[in-house]
Amino acid sequence: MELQSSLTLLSDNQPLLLEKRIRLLEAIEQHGSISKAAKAVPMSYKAAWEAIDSINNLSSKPVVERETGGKGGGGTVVTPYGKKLIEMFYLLKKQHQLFIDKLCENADFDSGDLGNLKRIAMQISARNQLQGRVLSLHTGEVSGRVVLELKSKERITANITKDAVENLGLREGMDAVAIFKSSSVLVAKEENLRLSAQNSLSGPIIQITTGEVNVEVIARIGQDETIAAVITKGACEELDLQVGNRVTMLVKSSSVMVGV
Amino acid sequence: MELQSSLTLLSDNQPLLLEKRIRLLEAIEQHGSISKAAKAVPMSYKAAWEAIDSINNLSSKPVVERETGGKGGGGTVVTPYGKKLIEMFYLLKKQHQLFIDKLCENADFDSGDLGNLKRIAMQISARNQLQGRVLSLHTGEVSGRVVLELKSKERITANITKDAVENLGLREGMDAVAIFKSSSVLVAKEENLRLSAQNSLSGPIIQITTGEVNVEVIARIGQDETIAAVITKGACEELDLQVGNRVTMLVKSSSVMVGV
DNA sequence: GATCGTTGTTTCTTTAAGTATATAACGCTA
DNA sequence: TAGCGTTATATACTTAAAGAAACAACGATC
Repeated sequence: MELQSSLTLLSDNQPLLLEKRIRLLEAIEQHGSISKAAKAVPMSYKAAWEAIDSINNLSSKPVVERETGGKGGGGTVVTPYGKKLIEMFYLLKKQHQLFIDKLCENADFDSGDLGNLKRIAMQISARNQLQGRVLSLHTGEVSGRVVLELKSKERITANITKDAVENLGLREGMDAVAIFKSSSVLVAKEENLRLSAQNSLSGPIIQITTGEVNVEVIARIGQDETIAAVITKGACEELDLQVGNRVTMLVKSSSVMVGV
Repeated sequence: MELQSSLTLLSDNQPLLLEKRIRLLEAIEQHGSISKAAKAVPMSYKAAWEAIDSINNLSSKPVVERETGGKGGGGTVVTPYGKKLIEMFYLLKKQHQLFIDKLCENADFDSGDLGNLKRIAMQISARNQLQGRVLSLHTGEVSGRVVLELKSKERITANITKDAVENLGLREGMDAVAIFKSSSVLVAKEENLRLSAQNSLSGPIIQITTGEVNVEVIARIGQDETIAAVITKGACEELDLQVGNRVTMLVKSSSVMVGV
């Protein structure tokens, strides 16, 4: 039993973009004309022309520019907006497929329920969501310990319950996300301090936002990952934190959740 | 700009269940025969019969039972398995629609990126995910305070960053989920103790799982909601917790995340 | 045994969608 | 001005799917 689902982008309740049209647009991008693209896909010129016409009519901004006559008889090119749209569609499609896979995993068609599935389609408030790979996995009777390796090779340990490990279907080597609230992050200026069983990630401060009582400090870890911490104004002043300072972000492993 | 997506359940790479077939099955459930159902949907008898035949052939267990001849000329009934399948499909469809809505909300087609969307299709390890409604909402320069009212009328306060409030698009009255780790829940036996700014939820213990060092305590809050707490074995013994005991679960509002 | 309303099957018709083809218009090039 | 390859448009053809209608088989019921 599997689930299948196609994604269609509508404008004005009319289909604007779908799998086949994306392929056509890409062929146009590649060949520079509708007629050649139609042969490449393959589809009839009429179908291709109608698709393109429909796309351009429905879209607020032109997706392709068509020229009749001229050098080489004319031609058709995809506008920058069109290229963006194609890219966008792929992103959406990827997210969608991810969701469908998850949905299918969780659905047990024989028993007839969605099992442990609570909600898949949910965004959570936690600022810190770091993508990684499960490096090691230990479970006791109640607790479990998961170590993730981030793209930046940094490691993050999460203490979660054994039930959670099972529900998420965690396995060594699989992709997962480390999640924790910015309020459970401590900021230290000493780089080489070591505390028991804590996750410590170092990097330069790239932004400081000051509020009435709290201050949000954002530091870059590795290439393009950031960690946000919310600390009290007093603590921030005491440490004399400035943008550019190198700091260490500390997170208790019991504050870290895991997402898949 | 909107997104549209249909959901199809496949078996053996053949379409087994889709929107139209579900409607047909429901009409059969209601009218007791293929011919009447076909009229009700509406579709031709042939199409209806072929759909039903295909469904029954593809499914491992029979979805409908057909009888030719007999009282009233025969008839067709949906099996209990078939009914389960229909129910299942609705659940999947609901989750799917929820996802599509979220995807659409986050996609900005003019700017051409997925904005703040990190990952929508994610399950998280947190055991405690309580559905509620946003009762009140206050944001400062950095921090924000969200009060959720659960179905059981209990209230849960979450301290999250202002950015998170904005990213999630939180508004008073909208549905949201309070999320917190079971390890950030404290268990108390006194019902009427009051601690500063803490969330306290009371109910009877329905399950205790003992491990090497930790104990998982699950209490029922309201009708069908539960809260899981992981505490040390020592603490559990000291409180002499037993299944059936009425306890209060305490959660710091800074440990609570919000999901939408 | 006749009746009834259904399932199961066949055949023909209709319809929609796509394909193929032909051709005008176009604007640069030589 | 003729040639080129394209867009743009119309027309005819092909094919696949859906629908309509007709009818045999069936088995309880009267």
